[in-house]
Amino acid sequence: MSARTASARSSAPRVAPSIDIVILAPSERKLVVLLVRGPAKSRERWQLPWRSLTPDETIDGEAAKLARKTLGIAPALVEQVAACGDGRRHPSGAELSVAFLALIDAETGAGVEGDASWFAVGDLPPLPPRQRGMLEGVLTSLRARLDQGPIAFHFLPPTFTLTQLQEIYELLLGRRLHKASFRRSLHAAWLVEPTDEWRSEGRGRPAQLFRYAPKKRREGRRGVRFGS
Amino acid sequence: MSARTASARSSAPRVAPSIDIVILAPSERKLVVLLVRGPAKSRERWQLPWRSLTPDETIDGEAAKLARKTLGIAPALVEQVAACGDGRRHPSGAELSVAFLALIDAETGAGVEGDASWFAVGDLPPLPPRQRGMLEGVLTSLRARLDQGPIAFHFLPPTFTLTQLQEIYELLLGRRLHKASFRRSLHAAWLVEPTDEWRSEGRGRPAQLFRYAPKKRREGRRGVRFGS
DNA sequence: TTGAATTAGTCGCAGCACGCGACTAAATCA
DNA sequence: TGATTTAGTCGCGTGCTGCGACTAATTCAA
Repeated sequence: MSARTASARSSAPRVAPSIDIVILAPSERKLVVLLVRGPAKSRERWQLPWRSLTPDETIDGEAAKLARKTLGIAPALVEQVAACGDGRRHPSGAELSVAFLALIDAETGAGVEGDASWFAVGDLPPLPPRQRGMLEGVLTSLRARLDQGPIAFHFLPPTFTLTQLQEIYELLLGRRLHKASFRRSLHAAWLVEPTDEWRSEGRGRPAQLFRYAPKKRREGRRGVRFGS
Repeated sequence: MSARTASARSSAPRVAPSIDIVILAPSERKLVVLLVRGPAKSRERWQLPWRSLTPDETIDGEAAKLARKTLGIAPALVEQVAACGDGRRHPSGAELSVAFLALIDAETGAGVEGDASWFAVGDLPPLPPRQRGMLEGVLTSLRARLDQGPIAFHFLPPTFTLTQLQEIYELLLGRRLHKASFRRSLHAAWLVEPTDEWRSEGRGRPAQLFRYAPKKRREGRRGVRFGS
């Protein structure tokens, strides 16, 4: 179908597959992704963090290393999502790239320094074409699996208010949720338990803090679901 | 973490990533997967069909070719599911493998010849460790996405009875469904339309034939869902 | 000190989705 | 012609969901 466009070579020596990582955090009611500056010669100014796969490392190991190097700290979750080898251009020149997802909470994200910056996913600079596709694939997969596992908690610190948790779900689902319905679903899923701490933030009644504590009830435990 | 076990080499020349394909079909109320005979020297007698990625081909292109070569015909659906580079052994020696899913209907599956045989997914021969993991990943992903897209229809010929369709869902979900509830959900999803043909199969009242015809109703169209 | 504003958290109704048993319909077989 | 088998529908009870309206606890300003 579509031949490689950049640096087209026909039977050139193979380039090692790349590991690309989509690091997401919540920030001011937006979902933001961490991008790094590309080298001066590269066509796009910003790129997803990536590195080439070295022979004697597992891809999960590589991804974890890359995440820690970029962020300075290890994220709560690093997860392999998809492979992409569709001929679109990648900065490494690799035929094949593997996309990873990493999630961190807002405070941790605020501490990132150096060559990296956060961008709202709705307002991104131009990216290398394959990375653009990988980013979109990762976001789609994230939304689809929201109700399967406790993904949302990785965006939050160990204790949090239910309003914070609801805002994460709204961020990822892209729509507002009704407070009472959200809490009812959450209760049915047995995913959180209250602490005896309360947080007073500005005006209004203080909110109780909760922690992630999945109760392993009988077999078919429910996720947090909402009618389509 | 875990070093490669088979043919351990430290900084040896890179081996091209492999493309592995999980070809599934329904057969006699079981889900079956197509395996091919490995070469005589290989440790396991049976393997998932695979080939090494060649530099100037997209991975989707490679997978489609591999599927057609193995089956003799092009399957209705070939889809990239996951990448796997966790250090477990793979027949190719590759550090990295990409798993694909292909679905075909029962009749088409019955026509497969040559080195390949069908095995029920619940009763598999030993497979190379990484392939074993990839197969399980693909099945998990398939079940998780059953209610997201019209996956089930790829297991059926162009026209089918609703009982056939229900059997596919039961196969994939691993449980019986109530006939009336299934049809109600199906109706709500606007995925099929009746033809004016009827099929008489042995005893009993003939069944009307349907075809897959998704009506694009307003935005949030529902999938075929069942309570957890 | 008191009342408006703000945020947290709960209650309960109306409607709909789901599980399920019971029914009708149309064919084959003895 | 009636038993059996498979297809397809109906309607009831239960429980999940959306949602408005309520109470609760705090800050702020007059």
